[in-house]
Formats: sequence, structure tokens, C-alpha cells
Amino acid sequence: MHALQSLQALAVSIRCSRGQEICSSSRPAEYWYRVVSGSARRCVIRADGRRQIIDLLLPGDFFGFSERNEYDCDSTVEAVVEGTIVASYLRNRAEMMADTDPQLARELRHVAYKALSRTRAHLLLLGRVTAREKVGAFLLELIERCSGGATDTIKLPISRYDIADCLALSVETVCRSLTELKQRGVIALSGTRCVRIVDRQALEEGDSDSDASFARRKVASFHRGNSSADAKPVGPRAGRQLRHNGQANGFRQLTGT
Amino acid sequence: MHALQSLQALAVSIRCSRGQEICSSSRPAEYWYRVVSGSARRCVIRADGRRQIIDLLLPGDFFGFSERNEYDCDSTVEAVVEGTIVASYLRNRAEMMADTDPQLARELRHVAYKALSRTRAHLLLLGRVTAREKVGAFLLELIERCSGGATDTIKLPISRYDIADCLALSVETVCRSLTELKQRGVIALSGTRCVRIVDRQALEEGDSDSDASFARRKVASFHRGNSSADAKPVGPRAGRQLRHNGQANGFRQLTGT
DNA sequence: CGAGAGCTTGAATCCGGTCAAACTATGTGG
DNA sequence: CCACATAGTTTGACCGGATTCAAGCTCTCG
Repeated sequence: MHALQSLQALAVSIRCSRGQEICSSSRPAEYWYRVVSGSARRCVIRADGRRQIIDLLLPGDFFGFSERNEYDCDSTVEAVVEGTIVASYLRNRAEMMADTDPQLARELRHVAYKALSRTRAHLLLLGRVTAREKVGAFLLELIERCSGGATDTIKLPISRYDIADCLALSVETVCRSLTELKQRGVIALSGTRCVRIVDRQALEEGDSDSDASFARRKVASFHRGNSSADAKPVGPRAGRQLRHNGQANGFRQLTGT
Repeated sequence: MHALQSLQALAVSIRCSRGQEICSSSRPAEYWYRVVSGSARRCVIRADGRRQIIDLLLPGDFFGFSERNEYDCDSTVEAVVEGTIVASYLRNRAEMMADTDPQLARELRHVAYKALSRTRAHLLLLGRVTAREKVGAFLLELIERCSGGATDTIKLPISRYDIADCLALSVETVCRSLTELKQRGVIALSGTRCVRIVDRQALEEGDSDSDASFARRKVASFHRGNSSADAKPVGPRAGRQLRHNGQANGFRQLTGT
């Protein structure tokens, strides 16, 4: 984010109207992009017509690399809000530049790592069980990405439909989750797009009752670390697995260690 | 994958026992790794004790980069099978090497892109609706990654529990899905770990009835591409969205175009 | 002011999680 | 070599929660 300045020489700004397609994986990626203002979404349309949003792009986020790979999906990036501005960089030029500027090359690697982190965070979101958990965690992540955790209020950049397609839920379920969170006093809504976090703690757990009782309910039948950990983790800190085994007591306990 | 040869000079092989922790995000990543043989899984343990596998690592896959980032999760990579071999590369050495070898730098970028693609594919998997879809798509992806689509038979490298935690399902549901697929004649099982794809077509859809009737059922109520596409995709190929709108007929049709 | 996108709520259905129990495979110790 | 223990797998019954379908609402923009 610092030595990327050299890249800025190549930047060409594009102003996008709402819903406009910015790039699609159907043609060889000629450009890298960075969201300057507004927001964008990377979408996949399934054979059955459902849409899934696999990446939500906010100001500062890069996208468009990940050159055609084996298991790469047919995704499209669209601007979400009217007047979204993205900077585009001719890929060839950028790569040539990186060839002679090791620092830039490192930064570009870093950019890819950030995209990977973003995608992993998304993956964790989808792995959650209940809809309230998903929506709650999504709000927290969004507020974190938008304001760096500074505030507890956020203007949602996307619609309920987009949220639904982000979380692999139906719109109705997203709505219900939000109203439920509101009624429980976990969040507050001003209009439909403005959310304020009231009880951060409860939002992180997202679980049934909002008071503290983390694990110890919800304890049984899980196949956690142990599920096939039949070798004591030889490495330096074997304590990690155990911590989790300790706090959850269900079946399938660890044998060794 | 070709000019990475120069990197091989740094490689130090490690033999891992079953379940052994290879690296954890709790300490600054000193190494990059590559799976040589066997397999590994990147796991996250949630507060409630559930485990999620966010990356399945097969021979040839790199992991361990994605230096500490903002929204990075506390994950751990473990060997799945006894005798898994991973090559490790001292990160600093590798980066210094890349500084003087632009081709290597490009390859390293490519490695990150591959990890990103892998994670995206996983994201698509989790976004599927039914358990059968998830399991079916998972099998296809696995067979693709293992044999490059050459065969239609695969020896599952991981247990049902691992599959469950990959797909955010319960073990029981994974089992049921597999038996159901078997009974429908979509797959064949030899023992518990060996799967043969019989009806690839049906597996890709994963949907209720196995005969061809893709979209056109399952048509209503979806918020697909159009959901907030109020600007005609100005770009060169606006046909993309339309294709999908055409094949699905539900509400919320596109206004423009 | 009207139209349509976006949002919300309700009712019925169905799928997947949970709990329970049995079965198989594998490996270990007597 | 067999008995036993344990991990891994499978099947069944039940229940809760998410999707689906339906309808009404609000907000915005022309």
C-alpha cells in the first residue's frame, strides 16, 4: 500500500454506473483493478439461475488478477452503486514494472494475499450454522472493513438481496435475521441501510440467547480437532488442539496426549 | 510451476505423521510450504468448538504465505495422512531470491493466484443449497484436482468427518448424501473410500431428480443477476446477464436492455 | 403521483442437524 | 490368534430452522 505508488503511474480511472459490468472472467484479464470509491461485487451465476456473490469489493480492494486457472469459476465483477470509481492498470505494463522493481513485486504479492484473506474470511462466514450468525458476522466484518473498527455504525453499501447472495441465504431470511437482531436489542436500524451495533458481544456469537454462555451448550456430537488427530501434535505448541478439546466436552475425545 | 525450480534449492522436506500440525497462524509465518505427497487440511476451530476446514491441500499445492493480514483467521494446517511429505522454504530466503529473479517473482504471484482460485472454488461449494449438491460438487472437484479429470475413480484422501467440515455439513448428512447418490446410481462405492463417478451429469446438478430438466424447475423467487442491475451492462458483451435471464424466467426481470 | 425496486412479514413445507444406536475396519495387547 | 478398544461409518427418528410461496409494505425516482 505504500510502494504501490509506482503503480499509480499506470492508473486509469473508470467511472461505473450502477450494475455495470467491470470485468468478466470470460476474456483473458488484460487489467488489474482497484476500487477507489463506491463498491463492487464479484458474482457467479449458477446453472439454476441462482446468483452467488463471492467477493465484495470496497475502496482499496484490488481485483482482476488470478489469471485463468484450472479451477477458476466464471465470475463477473459489477459496480454496486452509481458512480463507483475503479482504477485500472494494464497488466502487462504492471508486470513489466514489477520485473524491475522488487519492492513493487512484493507489494503485488501482498495484494494477492489480501484478496486471499478476504476470501477466507468469506469462507468462514459461509461456514457458520445459523442465519443470525451469518448476518451478525457479516455486519461485523463489513464494519471492520469500512471503518477499521473505529465506529459502530455503518451505512450498508449493498441491498438485502446482495447480502443474501453473499451469505447463501434467501432475502427473507436475511430480513428476518436483521429484524430479530433489532428486536433483541443487538443492533439498531435507522432506515433500512443504516445499522448500529449495540451489543457487539452478542453479535459475535450470534447464537440463540444473547447472554453469555458460549460453549458448553452446543457441545455434543461435534467432530472437532480430534476427528482424526491420532498423533499428538509434535510441534512446539501442542496446546492448541487441547484448548479446544477442553472447552468442549462431547464424544470422540482425543486419545493421546 | 516451471521456473519454480530455482526455489527447489531452498526446499527442506518434512515428513509428517497423521494429524500433525505443520504450521499455525499463531506465529509469524517463517516458511512457505508445498505438499509433496499425502494431503493436509487448513482448519479453524470456532468458539463453539466446531471445526471448519477452509483449505484442502493436495500434492503440488502451496500454502503458508498470506502473511498476517487484517481479516485473517486463526487457522492451522495439519497433515491428514501418515507420512505426508511437505517441502518447506524459508520465506526470507525465497523472497530475497525473488527480488533478483523476476521470473520467480511472477511464479510466486501465480502460486498465490492458484490458492485464491482454490479458495474461491471452495466458496462456490459452500454456496450450494442442498447437501447432495455440495457433496456431488465436492467429489467432482476432488477428482479434478487429484487426477486432472483423467479418470472417474477416486480414493478419498480424507474421512467423512473431514468432508463434513469442508462442506459445513454434519457427518450424518454427508453419509446420507453419499448413500443416496449411490442408490440413485450416480456414484459407485468400493469400500468406504473409493468412489467412482457413474453419472457425471447428474452429479453436477446434484438436484432432486437425476434426469435432465435443469433450470425451468427451480425457477421462481430467485434474485439473480438482475437483482440490482438497473444499468445495462455497457461493456462489450452485455449478453452474459441476458443469457441467464433468458433461461430463468421468474420475477424481478431486468428492466433495461 | 404512479411504477417498480427493494424490504418486510406470515404460513406451510422440507431439509439438515441432533440424538441415538448399531455396524465395520483397524490395530493393540493378552 | 483372538478379544477388545476405538475410530470411522451408517441408518433411523425427531425437531427446528431456512426456503419457498404469497402478499403487503416503503422508498425512490421518473
